Amino acid sequence: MCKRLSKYRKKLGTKKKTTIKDIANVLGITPSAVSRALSNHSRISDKTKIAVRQVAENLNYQPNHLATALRTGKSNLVGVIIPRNNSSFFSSVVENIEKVLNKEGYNIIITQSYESYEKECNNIDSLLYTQVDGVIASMANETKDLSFYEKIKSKGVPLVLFDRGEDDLNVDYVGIDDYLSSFNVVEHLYAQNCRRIAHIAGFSHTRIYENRIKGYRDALKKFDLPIEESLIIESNLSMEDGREVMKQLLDLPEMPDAVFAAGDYAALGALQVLLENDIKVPEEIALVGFSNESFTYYGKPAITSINQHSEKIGKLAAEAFLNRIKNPTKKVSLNKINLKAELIVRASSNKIKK
Amino acid sequence: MCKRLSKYRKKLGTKKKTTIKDIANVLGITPSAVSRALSNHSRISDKTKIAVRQVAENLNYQPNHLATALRTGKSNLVGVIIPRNNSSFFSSVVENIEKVLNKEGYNIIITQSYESYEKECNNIDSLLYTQVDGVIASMANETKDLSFYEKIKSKGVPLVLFDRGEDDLNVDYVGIDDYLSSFNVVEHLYAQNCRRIAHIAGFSHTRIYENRIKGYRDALKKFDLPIEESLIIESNLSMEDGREVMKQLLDLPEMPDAVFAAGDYAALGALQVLLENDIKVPEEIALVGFSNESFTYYGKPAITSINQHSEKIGKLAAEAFLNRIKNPTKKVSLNKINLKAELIVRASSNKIKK
DNA sequence: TTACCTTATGCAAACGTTTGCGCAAATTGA
DNA sequence: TCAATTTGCGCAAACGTTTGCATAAGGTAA
Repeated sequence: MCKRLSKYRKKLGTKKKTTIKDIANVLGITPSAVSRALSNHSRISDKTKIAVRQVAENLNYQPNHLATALRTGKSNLVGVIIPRNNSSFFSSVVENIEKVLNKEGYNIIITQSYESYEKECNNIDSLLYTQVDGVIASMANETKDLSFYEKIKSKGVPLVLFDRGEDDLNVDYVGIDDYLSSFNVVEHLYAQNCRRIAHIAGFSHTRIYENRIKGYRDALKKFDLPIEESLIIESNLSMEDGREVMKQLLDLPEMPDAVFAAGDYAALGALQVLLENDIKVPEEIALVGFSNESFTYYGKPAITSINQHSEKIGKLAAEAFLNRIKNPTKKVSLNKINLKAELIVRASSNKIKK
Repeated sequence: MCKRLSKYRKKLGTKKKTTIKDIANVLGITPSAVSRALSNHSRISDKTKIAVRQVAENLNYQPNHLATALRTGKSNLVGVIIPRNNSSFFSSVVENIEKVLNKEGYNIIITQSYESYEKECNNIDSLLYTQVDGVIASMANETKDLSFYEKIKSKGVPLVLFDRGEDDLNVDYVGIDDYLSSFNVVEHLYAQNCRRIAHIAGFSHTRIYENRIKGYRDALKKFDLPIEESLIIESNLSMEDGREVMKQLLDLPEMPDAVFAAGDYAALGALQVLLENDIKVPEEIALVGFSNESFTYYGKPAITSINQHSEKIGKLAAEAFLNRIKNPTKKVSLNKINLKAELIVRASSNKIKK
């Protein structure tokens, strides 16, 4: 046996990967025994198990995921699709998805759509190709056609959406109550004596942004404020968009006295333009963002925003996936979770100092 | 044939994935013919190719990566390890790695170490387990033991490091000239009449931070400025660290007149403390960061920083990997690339307005 | 007509695992 | 002591591809 080991030791030099067969050869047993020994099967003697583990260690054995997954039909991989990993919101969601899934033996594959529909489709294809056991996704702004998401479902791969989802897909969803959050923002601004509130909106074909617009409109109605279409401008919500839209708003015959942006980056862009024009925030124009990105509390003034509880969203999305996996047959009813978000008032909208 | 197709059509309902065998059965040919048809083999008739493609489409066929990769020994996956995906630097590097590799038919698997050595080791293990064709990595702050990286090399998997690398590993590397960049920062501050320059440093066991410290020291020497150890404080460079270190610096008997942080987040934390203490930036204390994070040009004052050319780093790192793959036998000499970074002067250090 | 070449496809092994079944040997029970 | 059970392992098939070799049909040249 020792001779055989030393023969295989040489292999280490050649950079060929060690397989279960190599271990079997060294010990003079079969690959099946080795496989069972490694997975701690009860019908393998302790003696053999110890020997196998030792040789495995010696030969620097690493199981081959491809073979295992192919044989068992389970890859233990979960695909995660996000628009872009440069916001603390998505970063934190992903971190928490990972935390929950790692515990259950899953690894995640993060892909980014960069808000592009085409890239998103490619991502879905490569995830399916990689044989992931599930997909957790937040849709790109561009995405309207849902056929690629249907494809995931049709393959029998569990799909969970978070933040940016679509009711039409009829899958598990985790997000916040966008309507209510938006409504609350307007309530808050009203309480600060703002009466002409503009909304830098996301594209209304995406449900969350549609809900934010609705919440905004309904709150205005509640306070009998007129709804002016020129004060509602849809965009991609990037910083650049925020700048552009803010300039547009300043060019109106009558300026707004508050701006509510459906995204923090847009709010930031707006803030820059306001400061550049020496407009006092919040005195002349109050400003509110959405997402509680870290920069909202760095700057001067700090920006009022909505905390979306990213940790919880990540955790719940991962758990939704796990539930699907654990009850593959049982027809679990759809899980639609809308967390209550939290308005965090900061200097940018705090006119009435307490 | 049409009957057979319709029989298989039913399969679509059952959510079982279509295989190459199914296509073969429908057409009454063998799997090998189908395989060749799909890969456009020259010895398959056009008639068959067209038929195969059509049936594949009909049955919603998707190749199984696991089987292909197992058979061919190539997974077409490249693992990317980064500390954390919440900085625009890493985000941009990854984006560019992806762009280059996608063109060559590779997909990437992004993993984050969250600056933890343990997590990083786990990531390496799962990447190797997944049988990636290569690894492109930037090391966690915590990492000192390189044995897990040695493991990658010992498996014959190409390894490329960027930004945070280690000479000891003897692998391809792409980064900037940290020494020179740091030197330039001090030169700039000296030109702004700063004579007591503090350095919020990264941990010196990481080469890039060591080089930044060296650059700082050597520049001080050049200008005959005294090197005061109490002005050099190592940390993790988080925003919190920046705050803490800045407080420490303000508590010194004699305050510095400039602070050079080896990371933008630390610079931001420092800036907050300075503003909270009503210290004028840059008049009383000038401030410089490192990495050119997006928030450096948002705030008031905007923070002077170093642009590390993340796009170029990503692109070059990916290309370094591709070179290794393309010349597996030929002993390519090591590629150590140190780009020249760019100092971007903003308000936080611009005392002498031009 | 014969020998040879091309074209289009089939056959079977292989990649590295896992796993149901089978079968000795060892152990247990009465 | 003998049957019954348990223990420890081997055999072989399977997962879905790819690929070297074989082969059969048709075409070409002399």
